[in-house]
Amino acid sequence: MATTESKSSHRILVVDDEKSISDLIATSLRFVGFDVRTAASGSEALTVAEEFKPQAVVLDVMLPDIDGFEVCRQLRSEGLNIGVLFLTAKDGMEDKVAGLTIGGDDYMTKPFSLEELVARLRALLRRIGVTEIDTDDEKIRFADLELNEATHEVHRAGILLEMSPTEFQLLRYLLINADRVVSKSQILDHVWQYDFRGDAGIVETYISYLRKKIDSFDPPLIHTVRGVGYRLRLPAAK
Amino acid sequence: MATTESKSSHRILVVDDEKSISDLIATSLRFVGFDVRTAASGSEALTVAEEFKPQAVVLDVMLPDIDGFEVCRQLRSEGLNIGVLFLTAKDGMEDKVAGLTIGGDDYMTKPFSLEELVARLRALLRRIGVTEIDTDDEKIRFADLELNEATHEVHRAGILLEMSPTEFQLLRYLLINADRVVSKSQILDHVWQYDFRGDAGIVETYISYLRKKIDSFDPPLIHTVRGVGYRLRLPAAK
DNA sequence: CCCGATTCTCAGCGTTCTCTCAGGTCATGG
DNA sequence: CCATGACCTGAGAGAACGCTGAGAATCGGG
Repeated sequence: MATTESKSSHRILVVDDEKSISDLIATSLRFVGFDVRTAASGSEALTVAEEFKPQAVVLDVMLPDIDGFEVCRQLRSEGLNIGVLFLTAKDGMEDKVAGLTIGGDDYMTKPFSLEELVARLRALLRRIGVTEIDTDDEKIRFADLELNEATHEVHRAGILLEMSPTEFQLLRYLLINADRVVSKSQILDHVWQYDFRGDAGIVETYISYLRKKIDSFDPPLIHTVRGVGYRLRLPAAK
Repeated sequence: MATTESKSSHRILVVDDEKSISDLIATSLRFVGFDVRTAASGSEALTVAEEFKPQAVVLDVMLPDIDGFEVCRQLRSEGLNIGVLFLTAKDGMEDKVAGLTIGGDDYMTKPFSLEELVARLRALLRRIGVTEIDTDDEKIRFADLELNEATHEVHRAGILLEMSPTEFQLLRYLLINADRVVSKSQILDHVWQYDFRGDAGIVETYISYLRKKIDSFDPPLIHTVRGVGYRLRLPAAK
């Protein structure tokens, strides 16, 4: 059953010739409330788009028939106001894609983290003027901590803190789940790229980095729940 | 008899090629009120899923024919909104489930405690939006005792108590069975990993730990039923 | 091609937790 | 009231867990 009749969710078309990838993305997007269709080739994408009328397309550049850029061009020539999020392998094509991502478009290199994809897609929809209802602001706050999605800045107690991309994503994930315990594997699943095969120990390392940056203040917000995971919390919560 | 025609219980499909494991899990899940079917291979799982339409699948990664990931992919490609709880051997750090456990999915390494499995399965169903009737929040309460699954916190009389992972699970088990007597072997089966081969005396030790932490208050809630087991109860209830 | 930033691995170390054991206490039946 | 078995609990060894610094590998800009 492919229900998920849009209550007010956006229609996203995912185009990738590797079924495992498009399924992966589709599932993630459905989970966060989008109405999703998939296509495995450029021509199929155009056909599906015709009747599905997506507001945005997640589009692999490398496709068996028509390449991603061409698909994008044809979609645009129909006058549709569609946002495009390109996917590309990390093979040097990046520069080319960067030049072509005009307007509100964006691109990511494979592999990416699913969390990041969702975040970028939301930003993209916002930019092209499709307002999402549940996306209140672009800031996430907890105590005197503030994370700004749009500018990628983090403040604690009003002080601007420098964060690496991974640190930023980790902090975002903790903030989204503020007060709830998240396990190291959950973190790995959401913050790291989908093909990361390394040790969960890396999470500990990054928690350590984060603490050095944001928790040198008082009170500390990042708490370890031994044997379970981590948790953002105010001590006053008692 | 495999009755248990759903009054409102969820349909869970358990897939594991080791019959002793799938039976063990199935029995536990039935006991807590789920409607369960089992399958011993990937292809059987797909067949059964077709007509059983489970809301969630407990899925061993290692299967004789089609592997767990592929089974998951195929289930998903049918557009079903299914939650998947992967089971994986501890050594299988290579075939990390990370990345595939998107959306509301989760995974556990074998061996695990049945109690933990039930807890995770419930959380999973909640996340994918299947509402369970009796699951009000993520809190379990008894008298002035409160255990919060999400934050992993325990309060007694409003005071936050520190608990080790095992203590937490033991308390959860007692709370779930509040007012009922549970035997030491029941406790061992549910709180400890299913391959634990130690002395039942460990339960006494942990009950002792728990008493020191939560029963230094008045009135005591943990009562010994000599020769039988333990029971959580209010004194007034007599 | 070099350099700084970033990501990731690894090992040492301190801490906490698990589990065993043994000696003591308590309830119950005889 | 005593004997017996069940239960309680403190102590401690060893393992598991988590934190962190050091450094290798990689990325990306100039």
